[in-house]
Amino acid sequence: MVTIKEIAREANVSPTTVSLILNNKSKERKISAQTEQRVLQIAERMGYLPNLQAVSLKKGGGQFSYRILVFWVADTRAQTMLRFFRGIEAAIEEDGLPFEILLQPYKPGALQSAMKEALLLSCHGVLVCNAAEADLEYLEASRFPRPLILYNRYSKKYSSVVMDDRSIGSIPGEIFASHGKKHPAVITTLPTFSGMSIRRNLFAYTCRSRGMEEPVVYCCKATGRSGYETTRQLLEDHPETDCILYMREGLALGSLRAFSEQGISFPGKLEFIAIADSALDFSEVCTPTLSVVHLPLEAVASECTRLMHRQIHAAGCGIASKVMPVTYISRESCPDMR
Amino acid sequence: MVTIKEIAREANVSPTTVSLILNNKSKERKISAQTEQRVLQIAERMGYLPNLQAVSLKKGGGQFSYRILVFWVADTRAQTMLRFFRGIEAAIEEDGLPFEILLQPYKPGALQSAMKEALLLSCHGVLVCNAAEADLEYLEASRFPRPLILYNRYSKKYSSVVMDDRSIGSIPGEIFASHGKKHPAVITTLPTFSGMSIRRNLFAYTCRSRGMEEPVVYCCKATGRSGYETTRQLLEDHPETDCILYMREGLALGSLRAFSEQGISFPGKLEFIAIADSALDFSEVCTPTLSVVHLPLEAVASECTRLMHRQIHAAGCGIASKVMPVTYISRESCPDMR
DNA sequence: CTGAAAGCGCTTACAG
DNA sequence: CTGAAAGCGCTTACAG
Repeated sequence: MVTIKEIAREANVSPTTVSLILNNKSKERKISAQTEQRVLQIAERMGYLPNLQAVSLKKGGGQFSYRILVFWVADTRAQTMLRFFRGIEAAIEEDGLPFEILLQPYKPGALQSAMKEALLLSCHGVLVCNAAEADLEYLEASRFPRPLILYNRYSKKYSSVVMDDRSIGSIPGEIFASHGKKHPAVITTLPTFSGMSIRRNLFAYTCRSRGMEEPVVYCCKATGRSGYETTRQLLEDHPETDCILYMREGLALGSLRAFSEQGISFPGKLEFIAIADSALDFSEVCTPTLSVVHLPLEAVASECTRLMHRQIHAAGCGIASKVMPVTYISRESCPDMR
Repeated sequence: MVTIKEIAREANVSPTTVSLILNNKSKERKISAQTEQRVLQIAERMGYLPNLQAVSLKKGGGQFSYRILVFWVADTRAQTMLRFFRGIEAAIEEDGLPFEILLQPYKPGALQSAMKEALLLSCHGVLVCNAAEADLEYLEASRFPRPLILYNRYSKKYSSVVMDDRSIGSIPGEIFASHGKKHPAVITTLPTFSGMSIRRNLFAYTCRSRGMEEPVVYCCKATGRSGYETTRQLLEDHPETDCILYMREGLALGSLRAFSEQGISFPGKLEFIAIADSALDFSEVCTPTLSVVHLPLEAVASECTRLMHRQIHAAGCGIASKVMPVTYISRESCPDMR
């Protein structure tokens, strides 16, 4: 990093002069236009960037708040993150927490390259979201200079808030079973973390133990179009299918075209349930409206925020994990039977 | 702000000792357990927070990259922001820019309270998104220590990248007119910035000048459900309506239930077009698929990022504004006529 | 028109 | 077991 001192040496002026010029104070301090030009050019040529830490330290103004850095993935899960942010903001507002939230996107599996020491040191606490298995391994093997909380991931080393993945999988299984269904199917994306596998396994386990067939599993991309195409394929390959679990809400919304094309209406022989992981509200107005396992994303985020507040104050307070319960909402795609 | 020095004085030890203890180095430096406890308690009681600038400055490690702070609003427009982030990341990747992107949410109209001096000084450049009118007034009246670029807002004072709002409004008008439509309607949310009004005005202007009636305007909330309910109301109040412009994609998606309830099918007498402002991809698979004015959100973001790169290097390079063109995509809700 | 010097709050090599 | 001192890179009051 080139500093103001080096520029000063190069330009044969004092650091004071360089600082003045770089801060647009040339005229009020009557620096000669000639000097100004020379310094500006040298600074540009040398690729000068102000050292933000030094600037802030000097200018001070003091800090007022806890700066929390949130690492998240900016892929299709961003939908999910929207509700997460709402939860954070709700907690900040309700508890009047002096928090400043900064988001740092990263690529799945590349958390390590995003968690630079200098970046971590520039915040009071770190919240890690959407960690892939590789990211978790990295975290377990590392030590960080700031408190770190995991969002929706299990860990022996860090505090975390998770959702009840087992219930997310078993609830739809129980419902389909109680409706006398026999031929279940699952439409999912590739699992991005172990919780998704847990959900799927518990759905399969519940189906089996309730006397249904082993679920047929179709894997697709995280787009509405793929949900549509995959559903078509499923209906063609397995016309006996009488209940479907969509592991992501977007897939279920995409599937609707497939049902209407096939003349399948609801209520009817076929039922389906989606895991409501998005910030969309179409589930309530699409045709049919979607029965969903509602994920408590906002509540999880609020809990993370409060946990963070405690950890920042008492570094050694040990790790704490919390499991948030999920709820089921019945709508047209899988109506309640009474 | 309480400093390490104050804690030291209070505890009757040196700042060195306090620093050591606070950084978990008590054992390796053999600080007595007693001293450690005392200092820890005092620190907690006094509410000590490390000064991040000072820590980073000392620990150094140097900076490697430009830190860009993006101010955005975390309301329903977050959908739109997702595509914006993709554009930023694309530009960073393509040009190999050494950028670090941090997001700072703010409330509409409250940009001022989010743009704290200390926060601004902790980045190299600022990108402001979703500014409301009040926010723009604040910006025009202020001076900032870092280069600032406006996303999709007009300004005499700052560089900006905008979309062609006039075309966004006129294109649907021209298309409906060329299809011989006479009774236009608009379904919109409350305008959050002047560009939305421009779009609506140009739609109305185009309708009028092409011999259609003045558009009926319905205002609703930014939810799918509200899009549905408002569309129902529109169809009931104005059964003569033969073309609709949805100012937001989510409203059009919500409306679909209203059409199917009324037995309205596509192609047919009624046509509609939506302004594609979201990161959703259901428009391609819903029934009917949506004809849209496609907003170049990613391209705008990429352009902002490149502009930022230039401004950081040459502070005095003057303001530059760029207008990005939009495209129209015809689908089932308003099929092409040939 | 320009510069020497102090100091922001912290960490750490060094000395005892 | 603990402390005095240097220094990270910058800004700014003060002096000339």
